[in-house]
Amino acid sequence: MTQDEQLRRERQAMRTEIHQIVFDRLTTNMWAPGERLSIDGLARELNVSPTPVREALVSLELSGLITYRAQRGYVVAQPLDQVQIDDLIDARLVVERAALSRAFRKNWQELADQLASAHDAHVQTAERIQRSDRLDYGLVRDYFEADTEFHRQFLTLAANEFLSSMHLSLAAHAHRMRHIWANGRDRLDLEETLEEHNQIATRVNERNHDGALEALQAHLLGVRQRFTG
Amino acid sequence: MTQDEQLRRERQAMRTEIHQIVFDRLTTNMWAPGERLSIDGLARELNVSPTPVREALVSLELSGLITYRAQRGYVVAQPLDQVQIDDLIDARLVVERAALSRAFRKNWQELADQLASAHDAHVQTAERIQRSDRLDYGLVRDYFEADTEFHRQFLTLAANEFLSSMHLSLAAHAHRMRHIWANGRDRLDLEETLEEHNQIATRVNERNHDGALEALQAHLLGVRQRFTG
DNA sequence: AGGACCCAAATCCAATAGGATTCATCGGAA
DNA sequence: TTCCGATGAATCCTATTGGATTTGGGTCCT
Repeated sequence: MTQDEQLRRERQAMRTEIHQIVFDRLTTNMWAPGERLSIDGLARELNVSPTPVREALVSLELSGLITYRAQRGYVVAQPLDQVQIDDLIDARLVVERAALSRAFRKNWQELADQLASAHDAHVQTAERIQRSDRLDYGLVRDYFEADTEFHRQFLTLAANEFLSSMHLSLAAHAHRMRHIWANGRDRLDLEETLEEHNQIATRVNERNHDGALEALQAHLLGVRQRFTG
Repeated sequence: MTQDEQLRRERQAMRTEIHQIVFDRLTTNMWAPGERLSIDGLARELNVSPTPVREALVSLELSGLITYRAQRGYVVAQPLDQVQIDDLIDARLVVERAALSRAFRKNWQELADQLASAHDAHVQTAERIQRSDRLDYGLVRDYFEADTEFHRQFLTLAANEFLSSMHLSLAAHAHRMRHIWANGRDRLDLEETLEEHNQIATRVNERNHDGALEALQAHLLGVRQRFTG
């Protein structure tokens, strides 16, 4: 039954779909920090009942993107302060270094291929931005997603579900951080990021394990440097 | 107003309290893997409405202790298989080594004190078990909690909220793993665990950074060894 | 003018009702 | 005996309701 399948898929997607919508708005900085997220308001806007909205917001609260106070509802979390940015980069270093090393040892060839492919896609989004006359929102969004996807390759190929799920939470914060940062600028750090990614991919392709780890560390420290000045 | 505070605390605790109750039942293996968790049933049993129960179950699903299928509700997750146990230990190695190292460098003195204190508490729970004639449920529970608390010291003193929250999820699985394992035995690995913890605390107390990390690694590998035979 | 108080609108929160789906049991037919 | 379909109970899921709380604005008093 087509209708049945559609119904089931829609039901299944209900909570997940709402989560995705709110997640996108949060990571793209559509809402200001401290802004209230009304459960009933979101339900009305999305034409659903408050119940699935509540469920979606619970999972977003656990990821740290929104905060909750009893009887006061949810508000958009404050952007990360200096200490939190350092901690986030530090945590990413821990997890991503471990993941890269494990992916390298488990399946070097596929890692090299996937990184090259993800890097190509990333470069193409950057070129689209450079060809456009101004910073288009959708293009920036695609660029950041390609960036995230590059890093996710480590986790996917490390094939450790616990490391991978831990990294998802970090990636959400990193993603939001990028967008907040980009909003206050008229220029992105395209060249630096792509070159650092290229270094990582190249070292992996050379089958240089330690060199790849060092390139990854240099990249994340570079990110921190560019963010914190 | 005492009544107001009580009310507010109770409201605040509602979702959290339910989460805690179900979490305890899951980690202590009170329910068999695959058993269904009825939302309405839990609500009736706990004398609350289904709404806060749903919220609590969402967060438990994210931690991986229960699984969810649309239109079919929640079931207790299957115990970790061999590969997952290896991955869990591996992930704990990554996170706990990093945390121990950071705690060591940031505040060695307090780390040494806290580890000694946590270890003492752990030893006392073990002694209570050894003095009792049989494996009492509450004693075993206290023992495992003291074990977990010892490891949590690394994370607390590493003072990185991201690493700490990542470890919480791992600790939940580890906790459940311990209980499942203990149920199939008449004897715990008290001596080995305490000795390995003692090694870690001693190395830290000697201000031996690398030695402490090696002791931690040896401990986690020992855990895996004892679990997987 | 500035601050405190009060009232109303909006919101959160839990509870309840009703439609839809799933699961298990039972009865009948091959 | 075994397999299949139907029926009923239990459950999930969404929508709605009502009480409690917070918030914002206006007014009054100092």
